[in-house]
Amino acid sequence: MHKLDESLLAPLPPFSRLSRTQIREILDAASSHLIPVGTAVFNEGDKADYFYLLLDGTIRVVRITEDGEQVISMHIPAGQLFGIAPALGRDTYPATSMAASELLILRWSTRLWTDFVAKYDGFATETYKTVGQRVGDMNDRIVEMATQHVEQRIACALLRLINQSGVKRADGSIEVGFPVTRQDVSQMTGTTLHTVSRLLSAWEKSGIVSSKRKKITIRQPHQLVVLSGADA
DNA sequence: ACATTAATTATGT
DNA sequence: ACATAATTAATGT
Repeated sequence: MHKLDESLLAPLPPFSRLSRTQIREILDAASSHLIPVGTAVFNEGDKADYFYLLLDGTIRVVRITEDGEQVISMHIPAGQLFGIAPALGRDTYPATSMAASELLILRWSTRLWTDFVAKYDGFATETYKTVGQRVGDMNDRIVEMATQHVEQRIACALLRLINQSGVKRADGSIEVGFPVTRQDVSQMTGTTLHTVSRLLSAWEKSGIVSSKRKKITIRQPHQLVVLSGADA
């Protein structure tokens, strides 16, 4: 196995209250894995034998509808736990987790979950905080889907992407930190890739965004906020 | 106001 | 050269 440094976990919320030796214990109980882009870490309905921490990369949480349509329900940025079915009282995963980029993950057996909650101060409260955050975001998205028009939904989706995993460039613009196709954006917003393509082209002409294949860069975040319907 | 269909072009290994 | 991604116009609900 590899030599992972304690400093990897120390700053992350679920572990921030723990001592060096406690973090060492946790690391020794973990196995680390490199997941190629496009690969599923686990699939919806699988027995939840493990829970995970994402050290690097971005997770795409995906569900499949009856007719085989993919729906992207959320993205998870580096530094967060995922696959935490035990925290939800489930023994199977509620959705599929795909690698939106190459991933570096840590993995523990779910048997250890109750130990973690019991032994490590702040672990439970911090993880339930992120779980709460996620359900809140998903509720916002449901409202958004029902009330907003596609242009605003796509604007919101792009804003969420750069808020989570935006990389600031030299000229002040912000680039999405992992590969995103128009298909992907359409699957986050419940539209088609054609509509996304047309809108991105239009926004490119007005200088709001700029995009290459699988790369989207926001040049004027404020204009996107305006388009997202952030008034009331 | 948006999806669907289809044809065409661009881009990355 | 091949597969995947993106654009664009036309037509449909």
